[in-house]
Amino acid sequence: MLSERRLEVLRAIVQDYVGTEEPVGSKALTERHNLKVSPATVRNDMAALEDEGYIAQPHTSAGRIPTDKGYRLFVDKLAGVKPLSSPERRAIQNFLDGAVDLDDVVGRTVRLLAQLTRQVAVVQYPSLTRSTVRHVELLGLAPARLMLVLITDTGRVEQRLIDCPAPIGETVLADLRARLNSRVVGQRFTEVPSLVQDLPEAFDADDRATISTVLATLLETLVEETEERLMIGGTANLTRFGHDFPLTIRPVLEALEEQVVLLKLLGEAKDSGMTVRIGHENQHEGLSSTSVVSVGYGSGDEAVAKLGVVGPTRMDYPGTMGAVRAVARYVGQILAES
Amino acid sequence: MLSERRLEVLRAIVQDYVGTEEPVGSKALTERHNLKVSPATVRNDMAALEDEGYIAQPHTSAGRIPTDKGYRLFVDKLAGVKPLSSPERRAIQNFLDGAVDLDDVVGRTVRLLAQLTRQVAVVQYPSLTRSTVRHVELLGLAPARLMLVLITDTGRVEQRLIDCPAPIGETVLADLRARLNSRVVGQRFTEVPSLVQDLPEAFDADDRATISTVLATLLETLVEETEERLMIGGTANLTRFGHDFPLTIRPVLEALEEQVVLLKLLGEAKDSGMTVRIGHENQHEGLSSTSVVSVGYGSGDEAVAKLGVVGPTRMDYPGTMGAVRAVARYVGQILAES
DNA sequence: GCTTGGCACTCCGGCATGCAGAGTGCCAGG
DNA sequence: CCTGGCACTCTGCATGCCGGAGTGCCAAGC
Repeated sequence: MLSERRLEVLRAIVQDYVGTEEPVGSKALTERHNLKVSPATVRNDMAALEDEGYIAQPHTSAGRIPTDKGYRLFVDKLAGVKPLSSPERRAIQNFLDGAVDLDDVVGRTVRLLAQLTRQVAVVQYPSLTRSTVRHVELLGLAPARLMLVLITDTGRVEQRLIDCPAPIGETVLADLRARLNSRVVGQRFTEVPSLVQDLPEAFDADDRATISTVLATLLETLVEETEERLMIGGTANLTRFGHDFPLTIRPVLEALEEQVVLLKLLGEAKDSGMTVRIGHENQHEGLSSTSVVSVGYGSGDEAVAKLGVVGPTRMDYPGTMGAVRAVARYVGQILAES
Repeated sequence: MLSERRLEVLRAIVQDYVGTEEPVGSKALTERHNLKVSPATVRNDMAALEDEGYIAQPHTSAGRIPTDKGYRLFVDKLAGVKPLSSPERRAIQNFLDGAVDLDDVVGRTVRLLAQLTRQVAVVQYPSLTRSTVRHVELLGLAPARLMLVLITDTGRVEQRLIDCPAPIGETVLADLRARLNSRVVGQRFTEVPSLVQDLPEAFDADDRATISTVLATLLETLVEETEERLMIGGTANLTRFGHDFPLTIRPVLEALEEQVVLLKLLGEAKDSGMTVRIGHENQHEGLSSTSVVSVGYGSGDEAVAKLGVVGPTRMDYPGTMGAVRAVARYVGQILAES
């Protein structure tokens, strides 16, 4: 186990390195933090920390920089979450309050988070797996052409065109609409299939094929839209990444464009509480020099989606975590209101 | 006026520079293109071209690179549009054919365009200004709470929550729904306001306030959604931009995040035919070293939106223009089918 | 046994020098 | 008007040098 002072030294190294972006040496450390020991002592501690794998030197006779393991220890044991200032809190609230619909909420959130953390922000749309159906609408566009509209309790609307095997009458359609709604409104997506299974039986044989088609499309939409979408922003902040640009930034941009990658990333995070994945802890190769701070958010106590930021492993963890947590809370509130 | 050969020299310079990214000298020119004159002659021509402002040298005794004006001349007079190969065409068609809804079409288009051109792609959602209403739906969620759903002929769906000043009965609602649809379905957005203006008069005084609220929300949605949205992709291609990274890429990323900027950019382009804006021709400062190639696309003969790519002024114009044009055509086809 | 000051060593970064290569401009001759 | 030749300029690269910062280790001190 590391002694108290050595932990203190590690904390100091992380803080300084995050601030200056340069390897930090023993002398500078003793000057900037009032450790009450001499540089030589600190050097011994640093050697020990290096043996344990918490820090490393880029080259012999350079200062030390934290390793992923070092950051991990820092985040777990040494750093708290820095709360936002109250002006910041007010700004968040004001900014989010202006949103008019779900797209707008997500858009504003992503911009806000990017600004606050000065990093790349990722916000997942509220997931539909735990959502319930608010309304199903069927519109006859042409004799054998329908549009299915699905409205969820999170305010999301999805539509699908349906080509029917046979024309369907307006009254049958109204009937179907009514029955459908009486069965599924307020129900969770996962419940829907079993609830509508026997619906065709209530109708004339002529219409059953069409009705089956409609139901199939509905189920398909439910499944398909369970795949989550997300929005990202603040990519310009990547330019503040480091000195060795193209090599670092390229894979990150590529990863960010692959929504699948990001969804997996967020998916791996814990459902509740904040998750910090540091450097190589992220499976994806392109993100091995980035950290991801993410947290679930939701309208109630249950998290319906996640949001977070992607930044260099050398980031201000307490500040970032504070911002992420605060934003998630306010978004949750906004969603609960609407 | 420039002589035939000087134009030829300019073309050669542009082509070589685009290929090599390095200033091109007189000797290399005569070798790689079979100009039938000596380097010395080319030097004279180059001096003339430089006087006219078509090319410039980064430093004394370096080769020449084209200026914005040089690219302009190249695009206008010297370069054609390079058609895609037929495998490429088939790939486009196949890829776009798999799309399931509008979001998917736009998403696929943007990825496709980014891949084909290896640059940043921008695709505007079909504009609603020229769109017509396919259906308006009103759903009672609670006694004094409605949801308005607007479906357009381009397949877009927009929804708004409405808090009514007074509860409204289900029959009144149905009546309103029917009247509303009979008036506005098939009409252009711009026509709607005058068509619904006198609707409240047909109802009881009790309900008029609510109905006015509904209509106001509808009009608001029409106006608001006329503001176009867009999708971008391929930002990772920015890393192939040039050597002087952070300075160049940063403002571009920032510009790309500001949808307003991009919309303005596309808006400035001609409604029909391809538009190429080179370097400083783009008003936006951050884009002064980029070119934008854009073209309108639409389901019929009328363009309903634009798409294009953003890349370095040093780009393969014929190839890029070919890809942009081809993609626009296929997207138009896809939209026409659905 | 931990801490400390001292000392030799290493390595990076910046700076000046030198040199080859590529390119230009200009001139005089065909 | 084209061409070959020539002197000149500038970049890019390799080399060498030096100062600074930092380390590791050792022996002395608390």
